[in-house]
Amino acid sequence: MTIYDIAREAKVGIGTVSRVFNNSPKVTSETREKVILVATRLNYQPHAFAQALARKRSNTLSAIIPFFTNYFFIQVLQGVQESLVPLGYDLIIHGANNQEQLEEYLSRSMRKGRTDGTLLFSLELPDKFVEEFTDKKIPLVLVDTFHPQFDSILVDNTIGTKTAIEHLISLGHRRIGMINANLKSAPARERLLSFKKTIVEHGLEVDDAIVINSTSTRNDGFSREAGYFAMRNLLERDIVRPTAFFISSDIQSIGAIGALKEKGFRIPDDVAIVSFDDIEIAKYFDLTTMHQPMYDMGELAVKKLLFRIENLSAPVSSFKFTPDLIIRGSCGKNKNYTFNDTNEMGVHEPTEQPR
Amino acid sequence: MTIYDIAREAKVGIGTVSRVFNNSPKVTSETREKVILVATRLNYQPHAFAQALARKRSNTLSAIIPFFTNYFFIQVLQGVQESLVPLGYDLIIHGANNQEQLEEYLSRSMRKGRTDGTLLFSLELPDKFVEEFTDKKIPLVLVDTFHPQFDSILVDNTIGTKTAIEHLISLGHRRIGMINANLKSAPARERLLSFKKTIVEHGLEVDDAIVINSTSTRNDGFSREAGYFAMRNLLERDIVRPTAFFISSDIQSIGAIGALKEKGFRIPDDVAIVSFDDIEIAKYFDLTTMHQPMYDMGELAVKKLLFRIENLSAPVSSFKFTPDLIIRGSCGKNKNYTFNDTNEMGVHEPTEQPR
DNA sequence: CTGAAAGCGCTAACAT
DNA sequence: ATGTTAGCGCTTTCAG
Repeated sequence: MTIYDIAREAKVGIGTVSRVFNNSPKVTSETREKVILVATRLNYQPHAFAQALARKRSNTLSAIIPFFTNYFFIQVLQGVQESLVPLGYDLIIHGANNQEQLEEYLSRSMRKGRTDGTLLFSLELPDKFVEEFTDKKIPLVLVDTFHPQFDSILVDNTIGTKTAIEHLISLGHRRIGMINANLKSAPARERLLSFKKTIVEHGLEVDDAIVINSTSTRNDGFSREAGYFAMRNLLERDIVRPTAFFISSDIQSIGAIGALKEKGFRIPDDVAIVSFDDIEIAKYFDLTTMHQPMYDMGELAVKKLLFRIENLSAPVSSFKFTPDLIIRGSCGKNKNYTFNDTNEMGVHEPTEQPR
Repeated sequence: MTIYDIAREAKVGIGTVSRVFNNSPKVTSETREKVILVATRLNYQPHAFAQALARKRSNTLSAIIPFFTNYFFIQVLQGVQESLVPLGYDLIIHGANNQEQLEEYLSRSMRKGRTDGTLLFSLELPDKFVEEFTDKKIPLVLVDTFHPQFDSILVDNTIGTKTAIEHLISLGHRRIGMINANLKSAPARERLLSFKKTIVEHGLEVDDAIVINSTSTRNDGFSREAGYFAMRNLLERDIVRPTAFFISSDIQSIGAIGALKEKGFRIPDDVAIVSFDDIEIAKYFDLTTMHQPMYDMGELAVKKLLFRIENLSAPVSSFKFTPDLIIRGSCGKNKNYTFNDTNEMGVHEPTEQPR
């Protein structure tokens, strides 16, 4: 089934068939009807790649994420995918488990014609690619990572951290520890800086004995294990235990809570915890945390990327989302949280996502 | 940059250039070198769609999943994606939130040339598509869903359920309840049947007052909310409380545990729970559950699909994985599970996935 | 408004 | 072994 077949059947030229399918106005509604009729009868479907080749446009976007099984990315991707569908775009997803794979995927994305643009998540764009992407003017938008020469979407870690710490302080905590991810991650650095700054601003003291930066390279320390070991390590130190912790991600909190429970500590009674992300399972653990609007980030990423595709030379722009404090039970507030809470219910399934 | 450019520069014909890039043996290593040299100098990349058009092969597969934010699918997809990459294939992912979207995606997948084959997850293939897919011989493999005319990959719900129940019985439980998903889902039906059968086989009695099938349509009742409400409903009944529950998915267990805790019950002391899936967060909740080998399912799905692509007329085949019982703390065994347990550690990150 | 024809970049069959 | 040519299926001039 090609346009030739349907052209022959409808007794028109292939150009006309093409015009009909491209909604060209210069076609009599009469011939249009005729063509449509034949096309549906023959169950015609345009060949995607032939179209792409002729149009020089693939209607396909690609997304490169660090880890497949990371809720943060999945939730952002949901926003991406759902806003892409109505536009007729398809999404290719690449999970880059290491630097080598990242480069492989980046190369594929640059491969002419493969995709119209790409989304890079939380990964630093290797130097050798920045030149290539800019030179070839390949549309690229960065999500949760930054480079001055490309569009990006970020979360304000400074404000987010400040809000989290001030929540703890407002609850009466004076000795606050931090469990951080690996400092080679930019968000980890920003969160640490803001943590210290906020503590000092409130006349409290930063005690480095209760601040732990992960040395794990796996997922840059944003992992359950990293959280577990950091907390266990800290609890074994011969120091005055903090009454509260700021932990740089929900997933680390879950590990840290494991370590706390092992030692017999109760949350929030013995120690309060506030973390960052608000991934879906945060509510199952009743975690007070800084919410990142992942779905919205995905939507905006798509918007930016599509804009870039249309406007190759527009000035680069960057947008920062401000995270919101979500109060659940891990800081001793709102202890009577239940699964009934309609605010909490259903936030995690597509049909009821905040849009 | 096209083969013409590099052909001109290298002073050869375009055919030769093409041959070099397709590793044709009929080319002198001399000319090959020359071509490669020019190509790398000009930073040439073959145009994916032109290739696809000429080869009649896209090197792209698509996967249709019911919900984006469902760990089961994500984990299977990880297996899919990782086994695809080395083969040079790309993966397009479609999240179908409803019947309409499902049909839209199926149509896209059938669109000639778009993909070489598709993977359909846990969704019933609508009748009108079975004919089309078979007629047009479009490669399709079903994962966690079944149709006699297509290849499929399944999990043995009957054996899985039997194993789970017998574990409970071996622990001394005699009054066992079940919280099930919506019976319009095939796995839910199979699990219910096997539950009753196993109970009876062991000389126990099936009490319908402690068996609840979800009426939720959202995700067919495989959701936290469905689990929560089912359990709450059951606990409010004026009956003898079961000492143990078989719950048809981990995600429902998490909801059910919420309901149990609200009523002041402790797990596993007051009630034991065994469920199904072993999604990543099951271990965070210390859930004893039937493990589905999701990563392996993804790998096998790819293998089957690629085979089908090469052998359009091979007989249809179906493979059933047998789930394994993973004993954690929710049945009162192995209570001293810690985050240290190396068996448990790292199972959830790509680099250390069981292969 | 419509048909014919020239690509889009590549592969593969056909010559040489 | 290598160059040439005819498609792959569609879009888009260019005539008419």
